[in-house]
Amino acid sequence: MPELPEVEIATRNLRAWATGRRLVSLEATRGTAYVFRPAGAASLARSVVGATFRSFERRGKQMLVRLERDREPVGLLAHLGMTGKWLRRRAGEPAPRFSRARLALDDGHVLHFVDLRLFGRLRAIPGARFDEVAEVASLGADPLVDGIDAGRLAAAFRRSRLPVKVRMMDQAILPGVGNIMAGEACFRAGIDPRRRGPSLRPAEVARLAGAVVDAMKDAIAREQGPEIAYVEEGGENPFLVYDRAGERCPRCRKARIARLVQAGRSTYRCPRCQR
DNA sequence: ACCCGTGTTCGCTG
DNA sequence: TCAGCGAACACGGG
Repeated sequence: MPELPEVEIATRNLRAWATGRRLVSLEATRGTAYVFRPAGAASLARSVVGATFRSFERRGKQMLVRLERDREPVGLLAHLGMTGKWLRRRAGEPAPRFSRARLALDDGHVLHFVDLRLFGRLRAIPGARFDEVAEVASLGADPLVDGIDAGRLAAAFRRSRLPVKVRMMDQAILPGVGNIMAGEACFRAGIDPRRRGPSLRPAEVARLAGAVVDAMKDAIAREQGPEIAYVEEGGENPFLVYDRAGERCPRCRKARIARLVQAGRSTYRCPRCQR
């Protein structure tokens, strides 16, 4: 699931499902301790059970949940990892496959934190002081909430010789950008993902910044709609180049999309359109 | 059987 | 000191 668009949708869903609701109980599935690192599921439950959900905010791929118990704020920091998602079920319904935590609400619903690969995280933040948490404090400006400052992005590219596509996934530079969005943005901007950061001209950086926002907005709009998420049952691949090795480029319709590996991750590019 | 994977972190190296 | 790299984390799907 999770890059910025999926986390944005998850945040909107939870906002609609749980704002103003009281958390009745939190149960973890046996053997999933590290989802609740470092303090464990019991500690998380002690911190948040009985509290009322007040707000849900996304920053990059992090979800910041604010609750309140006895007038005291308490935070919940949630990250979906590679395969995480939030699903809502009625109490008593069978848990979805790979449900790792169940958060029962006072309206008869249960929120399931579902995560096949177990790279996701749920963690209590005392006093909801998120800015004291390194994973949050280190994030750059959010591309959707704050917009992308092309000048700052250009400065960041100048600072390292990493390939642009790899550099874009640095959460301190473009929080929320992951492997798919980075590759899609390079394609949309017509930029070869192997280019070194310092080689980009200001106009190219500006194009890339716009492409990141466009790719994310398109992905969010799609997931708002009726379509099933990619990798879910029978979902059509909604991306322009991601996972399309060997197919014709959707832009030039001539060259075929090539797959390459950068920093251990797959990148897809059109050899003709991306220079 | 074997390879792959929408993310992050840690240890090693030059 | 630090940027960059590869492995590790864990597990199912193709």
